[in-house]
Amino acid sequence: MGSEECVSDRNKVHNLKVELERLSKENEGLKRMISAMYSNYEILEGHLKRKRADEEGSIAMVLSHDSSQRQMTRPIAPPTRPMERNVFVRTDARDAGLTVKDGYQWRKYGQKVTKDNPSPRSYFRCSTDPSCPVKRKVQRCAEDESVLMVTYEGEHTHGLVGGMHGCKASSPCSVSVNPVRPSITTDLTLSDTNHKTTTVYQNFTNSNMEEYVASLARDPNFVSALATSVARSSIYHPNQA
DNA sequence: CGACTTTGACCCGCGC
DNA sequence: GCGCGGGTCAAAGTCG
Repeated sequence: MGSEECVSDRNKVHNLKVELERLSKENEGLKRMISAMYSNYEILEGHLKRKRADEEGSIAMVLSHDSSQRQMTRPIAPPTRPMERNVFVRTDARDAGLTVKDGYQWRKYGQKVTKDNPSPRSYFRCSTDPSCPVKRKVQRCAEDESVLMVTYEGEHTHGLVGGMHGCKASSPCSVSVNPVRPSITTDLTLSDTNHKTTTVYQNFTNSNMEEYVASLARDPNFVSALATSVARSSIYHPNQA
């Protein structure tokens, strides 16, 4: 019996070593991804600063040339086609509801089972302001039922009801990179004041990525949250890399 | 009682 | 023209 226990213990130790190695490798990968994200952010910020400086310079030139043509210097309006973007929200798979708290009030006006997904798709309109044209569709991912796919159409004509996702200076949003998703995806883990977290995956097409990053860089809340998150990150140690 | 959800019916665009 | 599928409407039900 004694020798059997010894063999069993050795197996346990071996398994733990294998697990430790696996986690170490995973941690290395995450370190590299955060490092890459941080440097990408700095590059994008540089691009943005240069672009802004260029734009301000050209507008100033036109204005000084002929003040009667000010209308012409306005940026060309984007296409009127309603903007559509996807957001992936991680929820508890046991939670059957399709409720996604994003700071706005939504009124459900329909539900439909679609061909490509057994989970029903719910249709919502913004009820914060009846004239607001924004709509959203919420459906569980066919591959992972713990993930809700939210499709937003249009833009709000009003502000938020509450704060931004409940994020406050005392509990900043943490930003991490999802190693699983193959496309251009950012994974934002947002903590509210009750220490509940919602993981939000933002999916981008190549065309709107730049625009979205620019809007994030303009948002001082996001910049400070990102800085705090990077500073807090226990796995990012540039000196050790 | 008002706001919201549920759900079946209806509408409309698209492919064949 | 027809059928299919996604999106919307609206009446009934539910909840606080």
